[in-house]
Amino acid sequence: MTKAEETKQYIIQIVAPIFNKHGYAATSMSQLTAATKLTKGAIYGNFKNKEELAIKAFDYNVARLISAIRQRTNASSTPLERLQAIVDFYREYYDYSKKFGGCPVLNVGVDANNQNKLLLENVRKTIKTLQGYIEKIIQKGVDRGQFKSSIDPYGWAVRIDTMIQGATFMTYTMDNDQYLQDTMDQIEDMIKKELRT
Amino acid sequence: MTKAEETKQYIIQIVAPIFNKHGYAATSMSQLTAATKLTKGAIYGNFKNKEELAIKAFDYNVARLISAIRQRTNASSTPLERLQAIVDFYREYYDYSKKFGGCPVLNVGVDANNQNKLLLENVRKTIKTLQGYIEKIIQKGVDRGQFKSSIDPYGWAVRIDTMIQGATFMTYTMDNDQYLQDTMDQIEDMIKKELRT
DNA sequence: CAAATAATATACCAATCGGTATATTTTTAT
DNA sequence: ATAAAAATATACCGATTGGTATATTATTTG
Repeated sequence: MTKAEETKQYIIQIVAPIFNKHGYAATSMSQLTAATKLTKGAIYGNFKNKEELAIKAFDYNVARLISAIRQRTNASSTPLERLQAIVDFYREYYDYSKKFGGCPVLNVGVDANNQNKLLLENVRKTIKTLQGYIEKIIQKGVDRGQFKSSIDPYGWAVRIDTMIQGATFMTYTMDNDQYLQDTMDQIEDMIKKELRT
Repeated sequence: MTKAEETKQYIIQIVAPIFNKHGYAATSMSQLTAATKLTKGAIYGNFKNKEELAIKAFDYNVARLISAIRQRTNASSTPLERLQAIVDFYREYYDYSKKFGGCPVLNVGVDANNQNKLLLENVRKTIKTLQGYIEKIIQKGVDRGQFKSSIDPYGWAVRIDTMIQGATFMTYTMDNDQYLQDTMDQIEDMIKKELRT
């Protein structure tokens, strides 16, 4: 990794939680120079403008999130255990995501709507990736006879993801982890009563 | 209503969807003077600063929302019908809330977090009001024997509200009404299978 | 070690930001 | 109708915005 590449990575890692916490418009270059202890010359030498930096920061946050989920699920072998691993992950999501400056999907999803097309497009891709990942796990569960063959894997993935987003929003807005815990209880109950064979 | 009161109301009504759409920091006074066709003198003569204006705008959006919900539920007589009226309302919520510039609870909840304490406090109050309203309907259903006496009205209200927020977020972010429709299907199913006696 | 090159810092730009003092206009009350 | 009062417009404030041209400093290459 060249020097400039190192600086780029350094900037992104510092800047990512700031953009995530405050949103695109409410984050100023001066905040970023203060946090990175670099000058505008250094930052603009590595990124063409604020927008590119915000997108790289979002992608960085998402990469960490998806990698964490993959790591957890890959530690389990059966589809049921993998789905449970996702539920377990989101039980810890409030503490975990606070380090990023919040949930990037939720924050940037709301912030970028009507504001920044490119960022919004990246959020949509991320949601599709996450839903697709859950769907595959459920599909495998159906294939292996662990989940009912009558259920719709896509619909279930959408439902679970939608509930997670709602719980994340409520937990952050009310500063109360109970919303996430209750929703995970509810999802576990759905899996037990409606999904498992 | 005095002249100044009229102007105040006029400003709020014009400004409310703009704040809701773009968020507090990303909304500038110049946008507001352009939209209202008034000068800064007029606006600052009626509101002490941008923050007060944003709060009044949020309260205006919320008042409309709650009034619409109350109107729908009050048109029904039994708790089950009232709960169904709320579900029906959120089936139309994408089209309905677009006129406001989006869902004020979701938008301001995310936007104000880490940004504006007063706005965030108002969002929290609103969420408590909405959940309390749903809880009361469910409690009445239990009292009248229309809903199972074993269920927890508070927990049910939280669950329904959390699912609604998640569906609203997904529908707006993905620009796809199906998320709201699917979640309303799911809530109706829960009511039918777990809530009703 | 020196020259070429790449990366960062400095100093600046016009534009816009939220906000205000004051002049002007409009409304209200007599 | 007129004077007092209230509301709005104008013109400005210093500070900050995102961004850039250029000077300076590090780094890489011969």
